[in-house]
Amino acid sequence: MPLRLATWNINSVRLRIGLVAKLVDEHAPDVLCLQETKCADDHFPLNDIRKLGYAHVAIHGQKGYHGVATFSRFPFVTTAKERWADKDDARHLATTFAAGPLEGVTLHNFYVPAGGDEPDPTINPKFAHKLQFVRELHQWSERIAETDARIMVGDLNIAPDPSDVWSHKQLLRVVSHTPVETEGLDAMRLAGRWVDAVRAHVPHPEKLYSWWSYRAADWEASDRGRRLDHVWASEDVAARSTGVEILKAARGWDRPSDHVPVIVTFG
DNA sequence: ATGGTCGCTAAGCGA
Repeated sequence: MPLRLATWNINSVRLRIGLVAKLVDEHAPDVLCLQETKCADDHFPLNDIRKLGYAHVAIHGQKGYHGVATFSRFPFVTTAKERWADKDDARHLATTFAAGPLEGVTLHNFYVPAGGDEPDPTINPKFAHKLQFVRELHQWSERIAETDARIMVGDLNIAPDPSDVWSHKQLLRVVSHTPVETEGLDAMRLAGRWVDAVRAHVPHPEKLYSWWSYRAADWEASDRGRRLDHVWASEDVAARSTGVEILKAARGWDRPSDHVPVIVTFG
């Protein structure tokens, strides 16, 4: 029985709980990771989540900003809510499956800082913070490089390759696709022996996006997207991934998130 | 050309 794992930057879980239900109704993920829930833990709509069939939940939120949540039809234990880049932001949640097809696998759910607009860490503290976060992800990846049975998903806020953006040239100085970010993410992936489970099924140079700006007059016509949302795995787990879907249609749902769900199936 | 739109929480910030 395969397992379907979805990751989605929902941009407010309370505003879009109906879209979460729509995703579950139409695509039936067994495991669902959300980012940017923007909701303190005591206000999280957990009853709705349980009604959707997720008996196992882990939430790590804060009021108004950031926030990550992991739901599963299979049992897990929460193993970490780490502190990153010298801030108490709710940007990481680790869970380890106790049963089911991914028993023993640790799932890391991340929301990497966006980094502001100015791609210069000396004048933009938000960009400096993002780069520090990526450096810490690199160091963490090095520490766990020899371990198996791991997945990391989430909004990494970096589109690493030219085929992950609508225009490589026009985005080279735009935060999310600057060389210091894309090289930093590549170095982290190599240091951790991570496999990009999405690109394993849709190789470069096919264009692939998971985010389209709210500011476009017509997001679909202009199609100026970026692939900011990722599913990576250690080699043993990646070898079990059998397919991927990026739900572009979700960008056209009523009052959508600017990100769409990414679903990877594991056999 | 240097915007444009969202969501939070109540004018401005973060994305």
